[in-house]
Amino acid sequence: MARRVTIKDVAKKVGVTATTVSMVINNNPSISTRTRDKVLKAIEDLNYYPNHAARSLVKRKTNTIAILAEFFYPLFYQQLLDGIEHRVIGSPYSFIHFATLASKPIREKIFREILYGRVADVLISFNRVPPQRLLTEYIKEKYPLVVIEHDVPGLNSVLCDNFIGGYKATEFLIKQGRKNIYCVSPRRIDAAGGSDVQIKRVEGFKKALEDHGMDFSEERIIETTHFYFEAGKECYNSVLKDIKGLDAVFAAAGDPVAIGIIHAAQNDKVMIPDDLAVIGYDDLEVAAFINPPLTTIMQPGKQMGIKAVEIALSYFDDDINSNVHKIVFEPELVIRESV
Amino acid sequence: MARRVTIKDVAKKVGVTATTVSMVINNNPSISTRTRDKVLKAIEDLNYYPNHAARSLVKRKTNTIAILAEFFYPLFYQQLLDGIEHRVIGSPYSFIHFATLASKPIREKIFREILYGRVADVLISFNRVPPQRLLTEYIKEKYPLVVIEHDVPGLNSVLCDNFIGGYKATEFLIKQGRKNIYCVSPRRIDAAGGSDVQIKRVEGFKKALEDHGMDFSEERIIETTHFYFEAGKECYNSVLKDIKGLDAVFAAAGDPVAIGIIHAAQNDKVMIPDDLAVIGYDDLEVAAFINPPLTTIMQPGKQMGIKAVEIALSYFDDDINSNVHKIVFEPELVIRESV
DNA sequence: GTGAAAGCGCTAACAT
DNA sequence: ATGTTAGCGCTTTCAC
Repeated sequence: MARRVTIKDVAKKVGVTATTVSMVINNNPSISTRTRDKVLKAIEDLNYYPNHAARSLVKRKTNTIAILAEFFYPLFYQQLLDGIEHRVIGSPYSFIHFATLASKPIREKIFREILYGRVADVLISFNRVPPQRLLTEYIKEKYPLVVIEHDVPGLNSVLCDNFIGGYKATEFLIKQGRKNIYCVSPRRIDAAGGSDVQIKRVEGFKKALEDHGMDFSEERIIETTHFYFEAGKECYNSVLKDIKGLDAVFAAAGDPVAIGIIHAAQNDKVMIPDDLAVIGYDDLEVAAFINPPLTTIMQPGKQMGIKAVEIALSYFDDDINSNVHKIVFEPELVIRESV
Repeated sequence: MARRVTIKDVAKKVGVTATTVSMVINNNPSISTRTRDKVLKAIEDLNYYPNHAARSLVKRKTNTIAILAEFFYPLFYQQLLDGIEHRVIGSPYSFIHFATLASKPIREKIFREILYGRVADVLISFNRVPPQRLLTEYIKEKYPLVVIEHDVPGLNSVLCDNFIGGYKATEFLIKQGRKNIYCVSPRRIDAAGGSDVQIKRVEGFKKALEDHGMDFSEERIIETTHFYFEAGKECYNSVLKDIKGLDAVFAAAGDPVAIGIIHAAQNDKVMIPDDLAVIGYDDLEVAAFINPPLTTIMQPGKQMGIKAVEIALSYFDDDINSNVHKIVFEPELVIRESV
């Protein structure tokens, strides 16, 4: 990296000292207007920009927000990211992404690096928390951590109630007269990372069934290995298609899986929703554009992202921010034509 | 931020000097195995992690890659990001995202910040280049810049030939016997940012028409304002539906727009592909799962992301990397059932 | 209102 | 094989 213009260059050009320039940059009021103007002009002329590392070093503050996720391409995460981006712009913060790629060692390494390496001032994590020992350290060090989609006592979290979502989806199916309802969901997510999202949705499913006097058994939960379109297709072809009397599916795994199921069912000459009702989860943009349009449970992803940033930023506004924030959004049923 | 354990703490604990610890961290071979082991153990015990800012400051290297895009949620960008993430993991680099939110001043500010503020060692930009004056500075300063999806002489770029893509799409439509083909594309992207992606695709469209002796006129290009599903729907409802004799559409604007068009057309009792053939662009994951499955032009997004990172990293392997890299992938026709 | 001096945590010569 | 010294670019007392 070539040498760049530093604060000293600016100082020399104006005929003041680095301190003065620094004060101007930091809006210190005890600088005369005359000097301030000259300094500002020199900064402009020389294309001076403060060195981020040097600043972080002395201020012990990086002005960056870390975002951690296993992967960033799940479509629901786009909505989260969208909210985050919009909220961060205009503030002096930028953000740095860490994809842990579903690897436990990588995840642990990243959680350590963030905590101890001072890469960022605060961490927003998508559905993942540090392993227990590290988590204790986070708490002990009072490192600002906000977790989206995962509820851990003592941690800031931004949630959308998955139990209610599962309940609403199932109840709607029941009220539409469906009698033989199955739920598609990953059964057990990577225990180490710990996700209770799916579990809660399934609990809502179960409760709704019971509340309406309908039979529930574990077999009603069909397992998928992942969350993408392909999983829905595989799921239909390998198990759903052979269930006799099946008339409804709640894709707790999300809209892409629901869409995959619909796709496979239609290929199988099954009419949606007449023969089979399908309800998704998330209300992704695409949900409204398939045929038939997908009935689903909406989570306010963008709002959730915004809220996460706001909690994060609140740590810098007042230093004495010690309360734990827990924001819970309510999922909404979006009725279209697949049920 | 609380004080953390520093290199000195480690040194003191072991009874050596900071230099020694530093050498261990940096794998300097001239350290005795005995000392190395003791230092490593102390690092472990104390949970020491090098301060990123301090390191960047002295090494003049941040070990971070900046990624810039207007927004990160276009679905094709997910594929790019996926490739980037996978390629970066395992290297000592992390990456920082800058969303410019379609704002010219924000974009310029970010381009300046990256160049002068030393936030990152290299910039991978999605389809955007700095304004002319700044671009000159980038080149003058030899700041490593790789641009995806935008071909600018003298800059590293990773491309997928949009002219060929447009040509292939159109030619396929023609060979399937379509006679009255329209192209849907944003006509003029933000001139300041400068995107020629769409323009090239449209040129391919035009050339294919001409090569096959078919009439081309500007009216055959239908303008959209954005790239999402909704745009396709609007486009169909406001103009496509009234075009008499229309039998094919090339959605140069991308798969989501194609899907939006199909959705709206189906609502209008138009049969796809019998009455209307629709071909998309990108081959997003969802393309295979709509009904009918979408015929489209595939761009190897993940590969493109990987390649971009590799070019970026090459700047660190050899310092004397002065040649400009220009990688051009070839788009492929993916035949499904919408044509 | 501005400057001098010290130091943030680390690394890179240069010694020894 | 390890320690001494200086310095990366900036901010922050504390003087004046």
